[in-house]
Amino acid sequence: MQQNIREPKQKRAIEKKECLINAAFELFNEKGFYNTNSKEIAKKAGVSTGLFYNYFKDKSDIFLEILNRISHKRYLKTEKFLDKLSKENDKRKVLKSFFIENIKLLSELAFIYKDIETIKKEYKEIGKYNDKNKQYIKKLMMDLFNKINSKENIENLDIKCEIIMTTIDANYILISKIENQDDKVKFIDEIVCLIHDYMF
Amino acid sequence: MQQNIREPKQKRAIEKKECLINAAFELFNEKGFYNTNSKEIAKKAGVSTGLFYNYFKDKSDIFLEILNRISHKRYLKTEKFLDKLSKENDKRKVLKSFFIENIKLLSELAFIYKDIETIKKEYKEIGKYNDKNKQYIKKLMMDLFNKINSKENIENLDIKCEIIMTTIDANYILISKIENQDDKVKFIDEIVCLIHDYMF
Amino acid sequence: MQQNIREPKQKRAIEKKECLINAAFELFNEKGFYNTNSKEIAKKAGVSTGLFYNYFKDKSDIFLEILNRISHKRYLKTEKFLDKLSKENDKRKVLKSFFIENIKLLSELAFIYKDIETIKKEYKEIGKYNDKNKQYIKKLMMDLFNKINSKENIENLDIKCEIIMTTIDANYILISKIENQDDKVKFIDEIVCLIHDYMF
Amino acid sequence: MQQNIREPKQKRAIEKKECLINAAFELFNEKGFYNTNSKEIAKKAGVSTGLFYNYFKDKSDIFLEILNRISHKRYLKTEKFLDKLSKENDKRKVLKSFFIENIKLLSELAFIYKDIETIKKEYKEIGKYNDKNKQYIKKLMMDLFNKINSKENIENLDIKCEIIMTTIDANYILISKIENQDDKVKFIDEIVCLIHDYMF
DNA sequence: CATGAATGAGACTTCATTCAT
DNA sequence: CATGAATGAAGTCTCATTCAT
Repeated sequence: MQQNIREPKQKRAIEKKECLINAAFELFNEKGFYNTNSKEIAKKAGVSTGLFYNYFKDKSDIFLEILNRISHKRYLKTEKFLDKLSKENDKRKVLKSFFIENIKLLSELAFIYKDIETIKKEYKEIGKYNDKNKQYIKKLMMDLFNKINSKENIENLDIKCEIIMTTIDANYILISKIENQDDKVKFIDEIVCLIHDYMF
Repeated sequence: MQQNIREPKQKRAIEKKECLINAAFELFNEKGFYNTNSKEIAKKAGVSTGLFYNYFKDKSDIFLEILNRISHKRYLKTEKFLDKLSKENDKRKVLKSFFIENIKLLSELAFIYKDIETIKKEYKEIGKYNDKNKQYIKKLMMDLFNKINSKENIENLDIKCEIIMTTIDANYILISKIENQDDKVKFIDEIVCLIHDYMF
Repeated sequence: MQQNIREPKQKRAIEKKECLINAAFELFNEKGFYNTNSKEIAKKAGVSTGLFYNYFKDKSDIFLEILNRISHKRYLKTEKFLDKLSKENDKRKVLKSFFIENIKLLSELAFIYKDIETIKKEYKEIGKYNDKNKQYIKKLMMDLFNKINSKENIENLDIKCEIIMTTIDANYILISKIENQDDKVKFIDEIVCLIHDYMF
Repeated sequence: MQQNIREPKQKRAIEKKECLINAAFELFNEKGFYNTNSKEIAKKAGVSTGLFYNYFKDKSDIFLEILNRISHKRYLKTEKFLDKLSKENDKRKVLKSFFIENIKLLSELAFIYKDIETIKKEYKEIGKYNDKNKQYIKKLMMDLFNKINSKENIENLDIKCEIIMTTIDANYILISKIENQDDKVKFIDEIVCLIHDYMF
């Protein structure tokens, strides 16, 4: 029988699902998707292996759940920025803080960029979902740039946004590995500079 | 008993080792390190499973071998550029072609960037090796920039090079997925533009 | 602690037990004993999984309950026939309708014949119970034949009855799969004919 | 990767595949398909669990292999009878020995009739295969009857053959359980009698 | 009585690696 | 050198059953 994935109703149950998600998140981050197994996730979450499969179809399913949550956060943050932008005069300052925020946010996505290209090959669902997310964020980003440079049409804006996203994402992994706080700040400044120079 | 890894001496044997490396390369690229198994590699190479372990200690070992070869190519190419640079006046033109070449070369490294962050956690050897490579390439790149802007000292050159490398690497995966040839060219142009603007 | 199996006393509770039995019956019939799980039965019955174990010791226990009910029906039907037989002159006509009735009744037992041979190996209880049932029905059937052919002693009557029972049981599965109503009737006629010819 | 099921080439390997099939056959017969697991089969065959999956896709695959072999035997035997029939005058004697032979042969199929109805629901492949077999055997049987009663057209021959097959199959399980040899002979006689009377 | 979350043993399956030939 | 059959540990997943609420 195709076991239904239940949506926990009791409070304690919801907490356990959260524990599983948190445990999975940490382990994926630490050791990668392919070096983490469901038993391990359950153990770290303090629940039994079986419970894992009460809440998630398989390992890719909990991955998707995490991806989903982080993406949602990213949407919200990006939308908030767009709003702020329309009320603020110094567009570039806003843009800069937008980049900074994004880089920070991406710390939570680092592990995904370790494995997602491979996972996508195995689980088409995740590939589709991830692409959809990306398109949506890109759309928001394009709106942002259009608002700033409202009069002139930016050439290749689509490609530019794609590249910016890729570049931001990739560089986070770099930044996340830097221990020294001063170096971290320098890196972030440089990346903001890179993107800013590129766009204007 | 720890089976010794032999270095094939006969011509036919050397060819078989090559076949294994090529097969592994294609499969890693296509499906990722973790979704490729040794039996599959041997099959694609047209040899027996056992032979795989005559030439490689384990799966990470053939990965390392591939990494090694590609890195070596990258060294050579970078060194050749440095040489060309010292004989050419239009430094920026050279730089541009350097970027283009690099992006092309990275097509061969795409698969590595899919999995290496995770593999590094599992096989420390590979992590160290990869970091060493990266440092070496960065060193070459720094020399390059120093030659061009010989008079003025570029601030944060170390960080800049790190970021450029990361950015190039990340964007290749993007480019490698584009089917349409015109779009591909546009993307490459944009990335060269991004890096060029950033550096000068 | 061995949870005691309660006999439900309240009306609503009795209904729930009925729902479980009906659900189990349908699922066993549809997918077989080994491909049906207790959670599924509870879900189809519209009750919780836990309740299942309030009323039944384990999965074999609900199977036994179903077996019991159907067997009981079969007893009653057979006994009624014996009674009718003693008041009717055209014995063969009665016998024929007896066969027809039996074949119909067996529709409810089809699922049992799918799995019972295997279940018996695992749950000795059920094996014993089923054999006891069979003996009892056979006894009734033998009485029936003896009444009809009261004067002459039928040779191998025991074996004959055993074979008839087996044959009827097996052929029902066949009949139950036939969609076309006319074909169904033809099949039933043929089986009645087979058994009738055999006995007289 | 979809692991290819290899066809063993070395002699020793072929023997091991045979061992697995024999072990599976015995266990299925003894405890039924659903109470037998792959580890157990491997153990009884004296090989490792992994080897099971070198030769068979899953448990249903080895079941299919066994089904296939027995069906093949049945074809051969039935064809031989058809041949004998055309050269022999006392058709009924041949027919009788045909039934006897069939009943004997079916001893090897007993376990299949324990589980196949349920297995068919789970593995459509096996259902299709089994139905195809059945149709083929029925066809042979119909030819047989047509040869015997060449002049007159037997009414409902299709249905009759279906019923005979079902009846023979079902009764074997009965016969296979009888310990006493005399009783066994009596049972076989009775079943031959049942079928003979039915057909002529 | 009723719920459904939780358990964990055990089945299914894969695959890196070894080894007899 | 080369083969590919064989191994078995480890991962994936299911489900009968229990138990706190």
